[in-house]
Amino acid sequence: MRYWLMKSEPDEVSFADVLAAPGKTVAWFGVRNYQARNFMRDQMEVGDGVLFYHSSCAVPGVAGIARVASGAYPDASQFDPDSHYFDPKATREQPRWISVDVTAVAEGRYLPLTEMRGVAALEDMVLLQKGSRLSISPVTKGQWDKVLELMGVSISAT
DNA sequence: GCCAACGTTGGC
DNA sequence: GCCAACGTTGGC
Repeated sequence: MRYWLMKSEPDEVSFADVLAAPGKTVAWFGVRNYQARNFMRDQMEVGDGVLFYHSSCAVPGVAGIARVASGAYPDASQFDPDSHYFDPKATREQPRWISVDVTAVAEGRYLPLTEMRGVAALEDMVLLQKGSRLSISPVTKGQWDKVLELMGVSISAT
């Protein structure tokens, strides 16, 4: 069981969209960075915790708590010439990019990036490091617990 | 819209 | 395999 922070542009997929989706589950598609892909491919497991982060928006921050709901499978958008995420070098025989499904667990209080920067227990988060742009990054148990505390979320063990 | 930081590409 | 040029990310 691991913990992750995953960045999404809310104009594209917001946490509210996940809450509104059937089964509160959506495909996480469009990752086009090898390091982020490798986290999904090599380390993510069903049930892992996800901090659903909103980036490139007016108030960046953690918008909700989610959970990994599937193993990795080929990201369909890489094969679609009309998609922004089309990759001409990807083939169905040898896909380059993968998706996982994530499902919403709890919304909680929106936790802005600016607030996170002031929390000592979070200062080592990959997200907060200078120049960090990884769209998927590992989160420690301590960081996870702190973020959930700040958001006022408690998740009962299942 | 700016720009720092980072990742990728491609010529050599 | 180096590294300059280019493209992207993402906060501000």
